[in-house]
Amino acid sequence: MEGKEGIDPAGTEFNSDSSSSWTLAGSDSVSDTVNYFFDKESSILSEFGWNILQPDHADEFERFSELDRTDTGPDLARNFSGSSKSCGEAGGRGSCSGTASNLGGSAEVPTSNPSVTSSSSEDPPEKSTDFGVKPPEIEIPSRVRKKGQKRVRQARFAFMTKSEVDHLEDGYRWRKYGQKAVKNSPFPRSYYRCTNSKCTVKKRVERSSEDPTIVITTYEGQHCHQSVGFPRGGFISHEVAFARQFNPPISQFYHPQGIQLHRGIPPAPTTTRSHQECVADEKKNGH
DNA sequence: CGTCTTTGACCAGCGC
DNA sequence: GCGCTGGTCAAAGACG
Repeated sequence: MEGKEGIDPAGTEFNSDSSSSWTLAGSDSVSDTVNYFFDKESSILSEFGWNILQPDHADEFERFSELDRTDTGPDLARNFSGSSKSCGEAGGRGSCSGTASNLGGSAEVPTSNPSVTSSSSEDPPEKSTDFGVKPPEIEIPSRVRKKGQKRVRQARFAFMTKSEVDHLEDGYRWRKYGQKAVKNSPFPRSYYRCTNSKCTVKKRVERSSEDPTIVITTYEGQHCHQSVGFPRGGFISHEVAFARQFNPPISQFYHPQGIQLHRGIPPAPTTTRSHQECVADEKKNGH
């Protein structure tokens, strides 16, 4: 880790030059659009992913990458890419070479990732030509979603936490909307959605099949509202503190080109709903 | 009564 | 096309 830092929403430095030693732990077995990084010091497993982009939107991605290069990200990305040797150790989730290269800070379009290519190279029957133009919108329910429209996956990150409790308090209110048995795991995976109707953030909670004492919490999306606080003593674990760095009420954006943090309005197309919109609603509703 | 959990059904994506 | 798997929906029930 070299001395590159980002800024957390509270304005304090998130210094990657700290004792944290991140290693690439694998990638998402389903989409391969997500990479996992494990910080031995904090026991935090971070999962960084990106939305599946349509090929004809590569120029948009380039634009974002250009923005990113002006920020603090690329150097941070290099730090991550240097650890790719550990790929597959924790879970062996598959093709890490391609995804690791994506983390190398280059402006390479993510379609270089084989699986991403496969899922995005097909010409969608109704290609979303509004990408980058139409305001982000609430995710279309699968039953309403027109055929050919793909699910938009938002940036995600995950924590591995040693805990007897499955659902860890993180300052937000969640509504459970599903539970599924997971292949190769005796433990089910629970699906939660933020109870704020304007907020599209979701999280998955599951226990590690390898170490049942470890709870893996995966967040997807960004909250656009304040948390409800910590009524029970106000304790905030370092996992939660970390979560807030990456998933704060205030707009912030990053993508796998380099785990970059952005202040201000995020590049809208990669979110299902703009923060401006969401925050505006919050104000209207008096929150 | 409002909120939340449970759970079976349904759908999309993917590999064969 | 079919089967598998992950993700989501929505009705029903539990709970405070």
